[in-house]
Amino acid sequence: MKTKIPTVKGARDFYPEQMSLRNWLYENMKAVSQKFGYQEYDGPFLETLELYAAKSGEELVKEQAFVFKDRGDEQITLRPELTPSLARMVAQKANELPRPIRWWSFGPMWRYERPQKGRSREFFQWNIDLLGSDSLEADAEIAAIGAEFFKAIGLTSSEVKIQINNRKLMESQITSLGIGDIKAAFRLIDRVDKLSAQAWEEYGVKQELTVEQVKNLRALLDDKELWRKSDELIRFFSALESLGVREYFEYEPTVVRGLDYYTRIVMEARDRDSEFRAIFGGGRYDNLVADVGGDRISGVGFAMGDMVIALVAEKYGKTPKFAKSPASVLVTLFNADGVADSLKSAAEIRAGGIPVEMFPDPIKLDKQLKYADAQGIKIAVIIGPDEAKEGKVTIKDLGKRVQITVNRGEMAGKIRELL
RNA sequence: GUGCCUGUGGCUCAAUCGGUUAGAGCGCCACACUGUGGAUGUGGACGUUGUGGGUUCAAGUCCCAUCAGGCACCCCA
Repeated sequence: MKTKIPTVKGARDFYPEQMSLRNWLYENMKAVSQKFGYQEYDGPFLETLELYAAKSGEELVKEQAFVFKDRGDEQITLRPELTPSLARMVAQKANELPRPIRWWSFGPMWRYERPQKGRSREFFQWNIDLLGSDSLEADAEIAAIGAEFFKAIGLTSSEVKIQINNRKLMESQITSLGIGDIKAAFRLIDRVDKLSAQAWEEYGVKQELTVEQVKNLRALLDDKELWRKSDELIRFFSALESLGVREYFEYEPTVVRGLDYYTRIVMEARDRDSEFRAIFGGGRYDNLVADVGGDRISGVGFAMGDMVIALVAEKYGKTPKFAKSPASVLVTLFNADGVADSLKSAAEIRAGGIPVEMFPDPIKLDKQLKYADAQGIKIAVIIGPDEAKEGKVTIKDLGKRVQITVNRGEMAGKIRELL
């Protein structure tokens, strides 16, 4: 009983129960995406290293991507994120795609990291992007889709929140503090919740900021009204108001996001208790398409991994009960002589559009009924010698624990009534 | 890639300062129930204690290595 071949570190098996959870997420992502008019697409799982080299952020590519050489000595990467592929695909057909481009995708990504809760090396990710519009209402639409997804799976604004900031605003504020190295300042901002006040200050000094600048930066991050200085954010929040999802959002000056290509609005969703890591992250990227060789086409989007959202949905009891068998009827097999009758009955019920399992072995009836219970099947059909003699079948409602015996001809109709 | 913690039947856990045949609950299987199910009862199967070394008269327990996942860092979905 020992399976001695282990799974690859950070890879997951999807047994039917996990698969149904993944599909539940997928179906909701699809429904919400389509509700806003987005088309499904996908990119290749394998990409060249160059695609990511300039833009995704040093760390993500150099240390966290699966990279290997193919037989022709090319550096091949298992995609760690989808946005660069999207940018390339859009750049390649920039002249023929009607804009705005509204696309979404759900597929596997790989990152070579230490697995932890909510983080594995192989994970699935929902990406949704709107390209070809610089409008703030486009940013708001993407953000609203995130909120609508939460609504769709039953997560309320008291359970999850989406935090918003604007990198352009932060950049101008940082610059006005006399800080030259914006990236260093962002790194510092990113750590404000993780370090003690003193450690944070020391880290700031290490990033070559003066103590004065660190103090001013700190004050900046405490200013929850900072967004009022940004026309973009004012318009953005106003659009969310109109879209009816404002309650999910809050301004958060400490959110800057890690990926280098974000230029303006950035967003990050979390559970209100902040028990888990970010549910999704995204923002506007003005230059990405141009950076992979296309025209300047601005885009905005977010990516949501399958693991954290599953943990959050689980915590708040939003995940659906797992229906073990897709069948709602089990046709039992009484004895070897009844094979033909059972097969025919099963086929007749299926012909009526009802999914049916047939028990393949003539074992004791109680075991067959137990199996039906274990599989969550609602109705059992029994055709023993008594029924067979008279051309009848017994239909048993396992939930109500009652049964009726009817003519074969009425079987499918009667079952439909019970379901 | 760094540090720390954990690893016992399918699952959740137990086993006093290292000490005799490693226990329990749940689950699973069989029977009670020779044409009827989630209950109950009885019985049963399943462990070379993640793996490999070492120390010791004796290791689930101590040491080393390794693998896995958990926490923090890093980074991020």
